[in-house]
Amino acid sequence: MANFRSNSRALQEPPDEPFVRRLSRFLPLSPDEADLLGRRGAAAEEYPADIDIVGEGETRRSLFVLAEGMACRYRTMEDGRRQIISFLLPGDFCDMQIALLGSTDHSISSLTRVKVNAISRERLIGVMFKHPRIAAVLWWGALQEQAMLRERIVALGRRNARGRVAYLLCELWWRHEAVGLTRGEMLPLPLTQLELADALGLTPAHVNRVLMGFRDSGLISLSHRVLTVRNLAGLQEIGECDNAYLRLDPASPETAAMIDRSSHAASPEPAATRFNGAGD
Amino acid sequence: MANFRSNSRALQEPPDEPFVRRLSRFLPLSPDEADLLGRRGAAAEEYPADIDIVGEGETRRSLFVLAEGMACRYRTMEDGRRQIISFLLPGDFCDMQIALLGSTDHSISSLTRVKVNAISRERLIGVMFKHPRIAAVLWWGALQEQAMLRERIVALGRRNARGRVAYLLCELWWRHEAVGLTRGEMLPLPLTQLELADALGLTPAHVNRVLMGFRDSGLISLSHRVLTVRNLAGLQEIGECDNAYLRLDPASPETAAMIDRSSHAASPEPAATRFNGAGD
DNA sequence: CGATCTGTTGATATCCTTCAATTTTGGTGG
DNA sequence: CCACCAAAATTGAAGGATATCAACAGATCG
Repeated sequence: MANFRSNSRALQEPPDEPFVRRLSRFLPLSPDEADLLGRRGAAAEEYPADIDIVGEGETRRSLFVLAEGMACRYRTMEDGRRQIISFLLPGDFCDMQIALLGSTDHSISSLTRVKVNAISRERLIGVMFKHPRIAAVLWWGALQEQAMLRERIVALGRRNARGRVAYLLCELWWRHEAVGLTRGEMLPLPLTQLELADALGLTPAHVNRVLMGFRDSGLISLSHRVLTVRNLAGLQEIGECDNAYLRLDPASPETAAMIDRSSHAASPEPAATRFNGAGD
Repeated sequence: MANFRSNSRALQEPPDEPFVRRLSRFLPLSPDEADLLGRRGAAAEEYPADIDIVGEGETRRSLFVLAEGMACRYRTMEDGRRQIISFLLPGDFCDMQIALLGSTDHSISSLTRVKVNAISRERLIGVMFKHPRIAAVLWWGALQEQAMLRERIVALGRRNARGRVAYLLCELWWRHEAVGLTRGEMLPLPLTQLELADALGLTPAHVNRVLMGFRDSGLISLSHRVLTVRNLAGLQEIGECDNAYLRLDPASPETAAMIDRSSHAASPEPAATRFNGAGD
C-alpha cells in the first residue's frame, strides 16, 4: 500500500540502497543512521570493469561500500596464477582491515563497472563508536563475510569440482536474493568461466565441463551473463550446502536489547575486577 | 572452587597470559583492561583432549579465550569426512559469532587438554562498548583470523600438496612465536597427520609422503609431538608465503590516537548529514 | 566486420586418492 | 620394567579426478 509521497520518492531515488537493505536485515537502522554510511554520508565514486580498486599492501585513507556492480578480492601467485578469495556484491564492505590497519593483504578488483560510497577511516571509526547499532550491523556483516570464507575453505578442501561449482552458484543466488537482485529464477552473473575457476581452485576447462553437465541435467541455464537457477534444491544437494551459514535472520530481541543497552552505558567505568557468571 | 592462596599471585602464575601477549602486540592494554578478559574477569574452565567444546548451531551464553592447549574449528560432511577450518592457539578467541548471534556455524573441538577463560556474551559486549581499546584489540584479532582464512583459501585453491604443508607449518611457527611458545627452532605440534590432512584437504597418506620428503631435505624434524623447523626460509619458499598477512606489527600512533579519541567522544550526536572527504 | 576475448571439446598427463599391508609409537596394566 | 594393545606413521600398487595442451567455435565490441 504505497502512498504518493513514497511513490514520488521512488522515482527520484532507488527505494533502498543495497547496503541498507543488506545490513538492516540484521538490525533495522533509522534513516539518519543509514545516511551516515550511505549516499549522503559517504562520497560516491565510480570505476570501470577490471580495475584494481584497492591494491595489495597499498596505504589508504578511506574505505568503501559497494553500491552497484560486482568486485572480487584476490591474491596473485608468483607464477601469475591467481586465487579469487571472495566476491563483493552491492552492500558489501570493502575491507575492515583498512579501517584499523590502513591497508589490506590482498587486492580488490572490479569485475564490472562499479559504484562505491567512500568514507574515511577516521570518520568510520568515529561513527562506529558513537552509534552502537551501526557498529553492530557492520560487525554482523564482517561475521557473515567470515562465514563465507569458512564455507569456501570447506568447499576447496572437501568437495569435488561439481560440488564446488554447485556451492558457489547457490551462494551467489542467496546473496543476490538477500539484496533484492534476483528476478524470478534469474540473477546477473557477470563472471567468466576463468573467474569462476580462479575462485574455485579449478581450471576454466573443467568448470566448463561441470557447467555443461548442470545444463544437461536441467539444473541451470546460463547465457548472456544471466544465470537461471532452475533447480536450487538440486544444486544444494550436489553442493551439500544450505544458507544457514549466511545468518540472514534478524537479531533476536535479546541481542538487540543488549546492543541498545550498551549505547546508554557508554561512559567509561573503572576496570571491573569481579567475576561475572559465564557457565554454560 | 577458587584457590584460597592467591595472595602471592605474581610468584605462582606465569607473568603474561597468552591472550594479553597476543593482543597487546597490537595495542598495549593496561593491567586493568587485561584483567577484564583474563584470569580475574573471566571464569577458568578446563577440557580434556578431543572433546567438542562448542557444537555447530548450539546456543551458548558465553564465549571463551583459549588459555592453554590447542583446539580447532571444523565442519563435518554428510559422509563423515571433515574439514578443519582453523587451529586455535593460546590467546585465540573462540568465536565472535557467539557474541553477536548466540551460536556458531561450525564446531570447535579440543585437540589437546585445554584451559579456557569464559566470559558471558552480555558482559563481553558491555566491556567492548565501554573500553574502546579492548574493542580495538579484539577487532584486530578478528581481522587476523580473517586473514588466516583467506590465506587458507589461497593455499587450498592454488598450492600443491608440498606447498600446502609448508605453508601450514610456517603459519604454525609464526603464530606460536607470536605468543612466545617456540623454543629455539622447536615448537609443540600435537597434531596427527590425519588432522593435518583434514586441515589441508589432503589424505593422511599423502601428508606423510610430503613430510618424509621435508625430513629428507633437512627442512624439518618431527617427532614426539615436537616440530623442529631447521630451514624456515626453505619452507617459506615452498609454501610461497611470508608472515605479512598475520599483521603482527603494532598499531601506528595515528591509529592508536584515533581509537583513544573515540573513547572520549562517546556521547551520541545527531546523525551527521554532511560529506566527509574520503578521496584517496 | 575483423580482432579478440570467451566458451567448448578432445587427447593425454599427473598429482593425489584409495586401499591395503606393515612397522612404529605411545599408553596402560601387570 | 616389560608385555601388550590401539593408534599413528609409513610404504606400495593401482586407479581416478582434474590439469594440461591444443584446437576450434561463438560471442562481443570497437
